[in-house]
Parts: sequence; structure tokens; C-alpha cells
Amino acid sequence: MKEKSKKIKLKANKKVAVKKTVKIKPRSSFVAYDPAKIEKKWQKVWDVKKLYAASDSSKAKKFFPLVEFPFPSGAGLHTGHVRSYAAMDVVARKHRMMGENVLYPIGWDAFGLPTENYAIKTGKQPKLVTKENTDNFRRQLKMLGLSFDWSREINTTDPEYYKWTQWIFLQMYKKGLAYKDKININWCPKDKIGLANEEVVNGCCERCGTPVEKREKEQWMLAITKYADRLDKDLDSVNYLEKIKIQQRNWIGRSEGVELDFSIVDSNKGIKVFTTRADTLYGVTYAVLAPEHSLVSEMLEKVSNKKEVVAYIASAKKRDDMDRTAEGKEKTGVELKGIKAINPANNEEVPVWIADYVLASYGTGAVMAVPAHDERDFEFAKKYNLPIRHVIVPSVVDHVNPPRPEKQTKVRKNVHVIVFDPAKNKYLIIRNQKFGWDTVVIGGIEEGEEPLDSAVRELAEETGYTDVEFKRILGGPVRAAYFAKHKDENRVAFATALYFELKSEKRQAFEEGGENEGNEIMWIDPANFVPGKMVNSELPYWLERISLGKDGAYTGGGVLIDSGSFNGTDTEIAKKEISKFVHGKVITKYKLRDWVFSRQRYWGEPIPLVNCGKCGYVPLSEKDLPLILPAVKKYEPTDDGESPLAAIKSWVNVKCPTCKGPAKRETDTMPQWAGSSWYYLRYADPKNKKELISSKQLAKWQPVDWYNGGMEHTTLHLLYSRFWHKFLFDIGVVKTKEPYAKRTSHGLILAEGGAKMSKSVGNVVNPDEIVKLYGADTLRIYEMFMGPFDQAIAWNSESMIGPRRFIERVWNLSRKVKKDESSKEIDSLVHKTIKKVGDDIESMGFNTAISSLMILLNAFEKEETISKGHYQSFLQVLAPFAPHVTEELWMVQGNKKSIHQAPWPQFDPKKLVATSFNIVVQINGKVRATFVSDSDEEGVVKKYALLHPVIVKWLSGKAPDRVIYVPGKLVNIVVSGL
RNA sequence: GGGCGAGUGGCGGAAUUGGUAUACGCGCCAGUCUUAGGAACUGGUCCCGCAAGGGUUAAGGGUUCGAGUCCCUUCUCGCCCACCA
Repeated sequence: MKEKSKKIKLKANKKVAVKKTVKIKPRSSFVAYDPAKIEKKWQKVWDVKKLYAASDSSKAKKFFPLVEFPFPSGAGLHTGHVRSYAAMDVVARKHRMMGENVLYPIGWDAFGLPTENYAIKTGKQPKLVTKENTDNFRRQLKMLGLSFDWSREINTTDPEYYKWTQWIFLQMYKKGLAYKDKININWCPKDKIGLANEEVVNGCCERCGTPVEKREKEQWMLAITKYADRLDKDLDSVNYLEKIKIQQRNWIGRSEGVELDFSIVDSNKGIKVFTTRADTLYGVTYAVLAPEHSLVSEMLEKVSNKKEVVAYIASAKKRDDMDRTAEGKEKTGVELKGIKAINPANNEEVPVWIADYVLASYGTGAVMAVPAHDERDFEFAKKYNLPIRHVIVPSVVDHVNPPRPEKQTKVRKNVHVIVFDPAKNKYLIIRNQKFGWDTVVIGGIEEGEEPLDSAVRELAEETGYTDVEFKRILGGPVRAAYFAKHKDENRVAFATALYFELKSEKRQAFEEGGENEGNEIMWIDPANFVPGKMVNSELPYWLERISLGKDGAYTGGGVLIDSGSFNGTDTEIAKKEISKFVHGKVITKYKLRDWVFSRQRYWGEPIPLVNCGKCGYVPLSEKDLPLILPAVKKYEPTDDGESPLAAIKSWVNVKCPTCKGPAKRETDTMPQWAGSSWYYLRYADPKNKKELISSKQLAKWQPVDWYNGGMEHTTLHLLYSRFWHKFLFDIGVVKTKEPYAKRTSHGLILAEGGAKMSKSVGNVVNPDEIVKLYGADTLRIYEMFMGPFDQAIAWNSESMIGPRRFIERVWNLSRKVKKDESSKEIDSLVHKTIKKVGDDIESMGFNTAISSLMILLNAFEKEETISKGHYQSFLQVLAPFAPHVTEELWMVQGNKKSIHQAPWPQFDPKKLVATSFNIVVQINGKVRATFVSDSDEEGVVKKYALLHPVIVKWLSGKAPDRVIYVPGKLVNIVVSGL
């Protein structure tokens, strides 16, 4: 698989370390560790003995770990491959030692553009280039000592392989999942190739970075959208990293909503809109169509500003993707004057607009606009001065004075007057001594009064302040239910907040006593102007709207207002009820688009169809598969976008399989993602000429138990292959709904300094050089040890020496091996290490696994001698990481069978239990003393802790208030007044 | 703008049912051996302090006997998506 090229920013303030060459001098009195010698030697032995071949007949439990097979580029293996492959190799080797029948396969995802581009440049046949590259990759993978089962090697460009890729395509065609459609495709003018949406990054070709153009072209499509629902739902049944599931779900983009009809005045036509917010229907103030919407041209004659509309459509078409995604792009649109649509809820006529913020490709290509409750509609309405109607209000229940069931309830409309004094940075509040609360100025809105007038009136009446500047209304109202102590009644208030700034201290006389009795007018800091300290439970909304600094749509839930008979209904309930009321159709939409499956290129699987003038597209008979990719002289795609295959007349012109009349072959080829969408199946039965996979092999090996790969394939390869698998399930070829039981991903390896490794920058680390310098075992351990497996990490050649020293020390350790028993502490540490390494491998904590092996080695080195048993156990748990050196040392110990066939050592749980305890004594949470206890009994430990001389000194006679004991670990003495 | 994640020595990083922060490795310092050291080995290495002791996990607040770990606020960085109604 091809790694997606991505831009990665340089981490700031990181020095690029100077690369040092390291001389490793042989030791004198001892056979020196020489990886160059032992690694080659053992690789040969393993190869000859077929040590890592999976057994089709074994009765042992099967284990099928999988890594993404590489695209064999001319650049050779990179460090990212090593990271993933070595990690799964560790897992595979451990499971093999656990006695499982392990299938750890590898192959080549060899179709693809880079090979073809290289062929164009050099005139070499892609087939030959592929052969050279795979040979090199194979050599490199073997050099690393990866325990692949080489007898099952597959290659997507092998006709015996792509026969089945073509076969699957034909089945899809027959089921109507493959269809031809004239679409606007993303066209890369440099690569001269159509791209899937997934292959366009920020409007540019993901391979070469050239801005993508739109071109209308007939393309083969695969109807992945028909599987959208299952691709989403079945994620529940697999063990993928959560972030992978989330990314897939986001990409599929399932959303549930309703389709509603807005009929058009004086016409039999209607606008179908899709919405997830049917509850806001009464807030619709206009409707919007995508410029490409078919209704637009149908109604054009009735539009009074036809010229303007036509011009707008033309300009929208010209806009390419770069323009559309440009930062801060302003929404544009134009009204279809003379056209009105009818809101089905209240039969109101609303204007109809066209605008490019509505996408033709999503939903119905038309929306009902609710500016009060949708950000985009809001922005648009502000720009074109369209009305904004609030129909949803947030709903709060007062936490301090909740409504009392026994009291009467009154509904009121309120204003909240929020006055800020910028000179003093303070807010105006009223403190009521009688009831003990703080509040902003509140007043009722009288009949026929504007909120602003009420606010000014109430402010003057209650506080006397008159010289204020009105800034703005803080969005729509908020509904609050509370008990009004001073009136002894429940209130449901719809409060609108108005924000003022104080201009001067000018005040008029105002009424004290009466209603205002006990009121104190105060200015408080913003720090105290917070929810919880104020009686106004709407305050969080006001503060949020103040901090936004501008008005915006309220997109949350709440309660309906101004919505006819639905007033007071909760949003969630209203969605259903309103939709029912206007006969909406409940519907699920997806962001996922159908997969553009054809490529006008040479180096891919030919699409096995024939186009007959009479019969249309006719599939080849299955016995005529594979349809072999013919040899051509020139690989260049043509400028008119036709595949180079179109130029081979003898190949193109055929007889129709159905009517035997003259017909032409389809000349498009399949994308690189085709062969990789099902390759994991073929490993179980790689040489089967009759079937894609036999049912016996299928039952034996499926599904993949653990699939590790790059995060960049989450929305492409992983989704595509799940789709193909589900299709194969539907036609009875496979028996599981999902191909991969578990999916994990590794982090990127960056170049030294944190930049992305790239050939053009020249900062690529070549595994060949590292192996030459340090050996494969060192490279493997380095990559496993460098950091957490799932995180991106920069290469650091300085650190490379650590793992090499580690291996040398293991090598030298063999001199200490005697038959004697080791100490109890060492014995316990060995067992702990066995457990830790085993657990860490399963949870991909490779770095901590190696760290614990280092700790054990350090302990061994402090001993005079170590026992043979302990030494061998150590080699065994190290073996998955460093297979060569451990094999050599294992054989030197006199073993006959390979260490990689030795059983995974067992740990004795009894030996993990400590016999003495390091007890930490704290006073008030601070460590004051430690001691060793041979008991972890609470009474004993506490007694010793309190008698400890240092503790006695610290306590200086004071009696502890409390003594807390954490079994076997810690005593915390709580004393007041120290 | 939305989603996900992260912030711990000079560097990569360890430690989460809350219980001695800085394991392991790199680098650095000193010593041993050596003609020599960019090798190897031994010891040291979070900060302040002669010490006793004090401080420290982006910043601030909270919960707790006890917080890197849990909660809130703020800041910074990375990744993915991005007009999806």
C-alpha cells in the first residue's frame, strides 16, 4: 500500500542532531558480537527449515496477524514499514511460541501510478520495474528477520491474482453495484487521472499536490453508499481502536432527518428539502436551492431576474474546489424573484434563493433556511437582510428557586438589562437584602412595547442610570422556570437580554421603597458576575453571547415558541410531531459518496467488460478471466483522458460475447485500491486456481485476528475492504460480516528534527544502512523502543547506540551463566519480567516491554553468576524482538531446536507476590520516612510506622488524628497543627 | 468552525481502579583501563540549598488524608474533517 504524502510541520526549537558514525570495536578475550555474520546465517537456516510456514493441517489454535502489504516503490523499504512489520512480527513470534498456528503473510500491492510514471520516464516495462522492486523489498524484509510465511507471497499484478479481483468486480456488476455514470470527477492535470474524493486533499491531488480540476466524464462507480448503513453499524461488532471507529463514522457521516415538501406558488412543482431540525420549521424565512438544482432551470422562465440568475449559476460553476474551500469564504447567492415557496407548517409564502453554500450532492440539494437556528443560514440572512425568526429558546430551571408545585404559575415576557462599565470593568447588579440575592435589572415587557424601551425604562426606574449606550440584543430569548419569592408565585419567563455600556454616572431620581425596598445598587467585578452567584439562571447564556462578541444562531435544543400549536414543546419531541404534522418522510442520509472506480491509466486491472452497440455493456464470461493486461509500447495517458489501452486496436476490437456482433472492450482500468480490498483472503489459499478461496481454507483462517496499519488508510483502504468483504458475504463467498476482528495503527516515523521524511529533502533513513552499521536486531529494538507505538516520533540516530549496547551486554552476559541457583530477588524479577513482557506485547507497549528487559539485564549484571534457567527464560522473552542474537546464544547454550519453537516461558504467580514490603510513611501527605517490613498486616505496619524514629521526631509528641494505610505500600499519618 | 488526542528533566519517554513523579534509554559530568578515545567499564545527573529542608508534571482553581492521574477555567501543540442542512 502506498503511504499518503502529507505535509508535516517542523516542530519548533528542535535541533537537528549531527549524524555520527559509530565504530564498534571487537572485544579482545571473547568472541565478538557480529550481527553481519549471525543474522545472515540464521536467516538462511530459518528459510531452509521453513520455520515460519503456517500449517493448513495443524489442529492448534490459529492466529492470523496482518500488516498492510507494501507498494513496492523504487525507493525501497522505509522506516515506517519496519515499525509496523517488526511490531506485528513480535506479536506473531510470541503467539508462535505460545503454541499457536500462526499465519503471518506478506505480498505486494504492485499496481499503481508511481510504477507507471517510472515506466513512462525510463521506457522500462512496468512488469519489469515491479519485478526489480519486489525483489529488492523481499531482500530487505528478509534482512530484517521478519517471520513471514514466504510460501504464501501474493502479488496483485499477477494474472492469477487479479483474475479474482476482476471476478469480484463482475459479481458487483451483475448485482448492479457497478454502474457507469457521467459525473464531475476530480481530475489531476499532471497525473492525467481521475481521483476519488478520498484522494483529493485540500483541493489538490494527494500524490503530486497539483490543484485538482473538475471534468465531466463517464466513470465506473461502485455503490458503496448502499452499504453505508452496515459499514457504520457493524463497527459496533469489531475491536478497532476507538479513534479509528470515530474517523470511519465521521467519514460515513450518517445523519437522520426528514424530507419535507415546500410547494411552489402557482405551480405543480415543489421543493424537497432535507432537514435534521424539523422542530425549527416555523422559523423558516426562505428556501435555498443549490445552483445546479434541476428545479432552477425548470423555473427559469418564471423568474423575473433571469439574467442575474443565469450569471450567478455560470460563476458558481467556474469556481473550483480551491475557491470553495478558501478560508473565510463569504456565502453568495441570488433570489429567484417571482418564485415563492409555501411553508407546509403554516402555509406562509417564503422567498426562494439559490446559493453555493448549498451542495447539490448532499441531501436533496435544497434546504429550508432557519437563520435563527443555523449558523450558515444566519450568516446568509445577515448579508442579504432576510428576516430572522426565533422559534427555539433554551430552557432552564432555576437551581436556587425552582418552581414550587403548590403555587400558581404565571407566564411573562421579561427583559434582562446587562450594564457594563468599561471604565471600571464592572457590571451593574441589584442586591436584595430582604431575600438575599443578586440579580441584574429585570423588568416585564408591557403590551405593545419594544424590548429596548422596556429595558431603558426599567433601568431608570430601578437604578436611576440614564446615560447608557445600547450595544445589542443578546440573541433570542431564554425560557426560565423559577419561583418568584417576592411575588409568591411560579414564573415561566421568556427573557431577552439587552447589553448596554455605561457612558456616565448621570442618574435621575428613582423610587426607593415599595417594590425596590431592600435593594442595593452595586457594581461588581466580572469575576463575581458568574452563574451560581446570581439569581438569574439564564446568565450562562448571556455571558456566552457577550463573549462571542457578535450575534449568532442558537443551534442547541430547548422549547418551541411562535410555532403554532407546538408552542412549549421540547425540541426532540417537536422534531417527530412537526414532521408528522406536515407529512415528512423520515430518512437517513450519508456524507459518503459512491466510489469512482475507473482510471484512465495502463498499470491496473483491466475492467472485464465489453461494450456492444446492440447489447450495451456485457460482462466477460468467467472462464475468460483473467483478462490479461496487454503489453503496450507507450504508457502515457492521452490528453483527451483515454486510457493507453484504447490505442491497441487488436485488443479493443472484439466480438460481443452475447450477440457476436462487433464490440469494443472497456479500456479503463481499476484503481490501486481494488487489489488491496480483498488480499487478506487470498493468503489462506494463495494458489487456488478454481476459487478465490476454498471454503475449507476460509473456515480455517478467517477472520484476520489482528490488523495493523497506518491511520492514513482509515477512510480509504479500510473502508473499501470492509465494503468488498460485506459484498462477498452477501453473495456467500465469505462467512463473516467483517474482515478484521481487531485493527490498530502505528504512528508515523518522522525524519530527524521532526519533518516528514521525503526523498526530495533527502532526509530519508535507509534501513539497509542501519542494518549494515548496527545489525537488524538493533534496528528492530530501536524502533520498538523509541516511543509509544501509536504516536508519531522523530528518528534520532544518536539514540541508536542504546539498543546496540543492550544487545552486546546480553551477548557478554553468557559468560556469567553457571548452573547455580540465583537469588530469590532475581528469581522474582525474572518472573515479573516474563509477565510484563507478555502483557506489553499484547497491548502494544513494546517500549515498556524492552525497558523491563533492560531492567532485568541490569540486575543480572550486578550478580556474580546467573542460573542457566533464568538466562534462557530471558533469551526466550527477548527472542520476538531480537530473533537472531537470541537464536545464536540459545544454540550456544546447547539447545538443538530453534528458540523460536521453544515455548513461551510461564511465570509463577506465587513468585510475583512480594515477601518484603517497602513501606512509605507520610505525614499529611508528605513522605517523611521509608522502611522495609516483612509483613503487610495493617496493625503491624502502622505500629512500626508510628515508632519510626524519624516519624517520632516529626510528630514531636502530637497525637495523630487519623492513620491511613494502603496495603503493602504506604502509611499516611494525618496530624493537625504541625 | 467541528471531532479526537497530547503537554512530565537537555532529549525520547515511564508511572492512571488516585498512593515514594522523573523507570528505561540517549546525552552530559567525573573516574578506571588505555599511545589515544567519538570504544568499553564504574559512579553521578529534575531544580534551589553547605546542610536540615523546600520546590517541581503547560498556567490557575477545586475535590481528597493524598492528584501527573479525577473535575472546572485558561493557554499551547498535533492529527483528522471541514458550508454535509
